Amino acid sequence: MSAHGRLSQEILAQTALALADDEGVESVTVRRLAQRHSVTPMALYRHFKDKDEIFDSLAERLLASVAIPAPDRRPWHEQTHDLLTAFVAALRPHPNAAGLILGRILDSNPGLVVAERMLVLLTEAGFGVEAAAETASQALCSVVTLVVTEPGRRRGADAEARDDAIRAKKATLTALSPRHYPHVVAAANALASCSSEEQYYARGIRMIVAGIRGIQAALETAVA
Amino acid sequence: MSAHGRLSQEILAQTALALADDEGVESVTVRRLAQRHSVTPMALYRHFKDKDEIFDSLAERLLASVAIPAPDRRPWHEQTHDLLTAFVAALRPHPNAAGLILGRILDSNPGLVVAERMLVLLTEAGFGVEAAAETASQALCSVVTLVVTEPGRRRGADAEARDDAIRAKKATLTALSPRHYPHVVAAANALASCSSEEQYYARGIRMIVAGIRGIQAALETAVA
DNA sequence: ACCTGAACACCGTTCAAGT
DNA sequence: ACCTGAACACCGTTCAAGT
Repeated sequence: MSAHGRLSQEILAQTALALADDEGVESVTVRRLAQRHSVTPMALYRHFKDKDEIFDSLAERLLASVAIPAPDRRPWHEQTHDLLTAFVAALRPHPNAAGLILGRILDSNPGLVVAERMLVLLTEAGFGVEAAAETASQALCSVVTLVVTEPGRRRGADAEARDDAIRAKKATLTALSPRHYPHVVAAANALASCSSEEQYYARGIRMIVAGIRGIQAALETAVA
Repeated sequence: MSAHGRLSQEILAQTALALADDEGVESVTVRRLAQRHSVTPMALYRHFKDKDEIFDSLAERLLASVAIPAPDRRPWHEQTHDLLTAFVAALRPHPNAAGLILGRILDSNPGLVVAERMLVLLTEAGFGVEAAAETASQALCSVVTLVVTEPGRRRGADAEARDDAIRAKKATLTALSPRHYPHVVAAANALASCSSEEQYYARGIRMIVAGIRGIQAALETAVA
C-alpha cells in the first residue's frame, strides 16, 4: 500500500473492524493500524484526535450496517421484533467489536436513526417519554449483550482454538460437584456453547420483545 | 504498608476493585496495583499467573457479594425477581467493574451458585435444560448490562465531571434536528441520565422477568 | 496538507538474582 | 517462600521537522 492520500476515517475504521474481527479489540492499537497501512503511527492523528475516536468510528460503522426495516401497518411488537432482528444480524458477524457499541448508540447519526425508530415504536405502544427512553436503551443494549455473550464464542480465536475452549469448558462444568451444582452440571453443554445459534438468537429476541410487552401491559392496567 | 507477607489474591482483588471504582478498569494495571502495596510489579506474579487472573478474582469477589435470597414458597417469577434484584444491588456500587463479570459467571464458585439458583427457578417454571441454560445466561447478562449502561454514568469520573458530561450530552441531543430525530430530542433528558435510579432498575428488572414469563407462556402453549 | 522521526511516560511479562 | 532489579517488546501521545 502506498502512503499517499490513502488514509481516511472510513478506511481506518474499516481496518480497525477487520483487526478486531481477526484478533479481538485489544489488538486494535494505533501502531498496528498504522502498520496495516504501511504508515507511521503518527499519520493516524491527522484523522483521529485519539484512540477513542477510532473506536467511535468503528461503532458508527457497525451501526450504519443495520438494515432498518421500513415501517408498515403491522402491530408495534412485530415491527420491534424485526428491528431487533436486523440489529442482531448486523452485529453477529462482528462479535469481538459489538461491545464497543454499548455506550455509543447516541453518539453517531446511524445510531440515532436506530434509537429514533425504537422510540417511535414504543410511542405507538403507548409508552411515555421517559419509559420509552429507558426501555429503548435497555432493549438495544440487551441485544448487543446477546451477541457479546453468545455462549461458546472466544474473542479473536480461530475455529480450532474455539473448539478447544468449548471442550475444556464443558469438561470443567461436567466435572463440578453434582451435589452443589446439579442443574449446572446437567446443562453443561448448553452453557458452554449453543447447539443452534439461530435458536439462541430467536429465543433471545423473543424474550426481549416479551419483556417490553410485559412492561406495556403494566402501563395499561395502571391507566385503567 | 510493609512488603512482607502482606500480599494475597484476596487483598489484591480488593485493591483492584477499589482502583476500578476510583478511576475505571483501564486504570487497573499490574504496576499501579503493585504501587498501592509499595511493592515491585513482579511481586504480584507470585499470586497471579497473569493480569487476566486479577480480573477473574475481581469478578469472583463481586459475584461473592450477591446476597442470594433464601428459596421460599412463592411462585418462581417472584423469587426470580428478588434474585435479580439482589444481583443488581451487589453490582450497583461498582459500575466500572461490573462489565468484567460478563464472560466470567461460570468461572468461579460464587458465580456458579448464582447460576445454579437461576437454573433451579427456571426449571420450576417448566423450562427444559437447554432453554433454561440460555435463558438464565441472558437474564444474568442483561442485568449486568443494566448496570454497565446506566444512563448518565461516566467511567471513573468524579461527581462534577459526571454532571458536566450529562449536561453536555443533553445539550447535544436537544440540539439535534427535530425533523430527523423528533423522539430522541423529546427524550433527550431521559436518554442522558436517569431521573430516578430506583425507577430505572425496578423497570429494568421487571422487563427481564416479564421476558422470561413471555418465553415460558410460549413453552406451555407449545406443549398444549 | 499530510506524513515522518525521535522522544516520553507508560504497559505486561521474562529471567536471573537476592534474602 | 517471597520479593527485587534489570531488561524486552509493546503501548498512546507530544513535539518539531520534513516535503
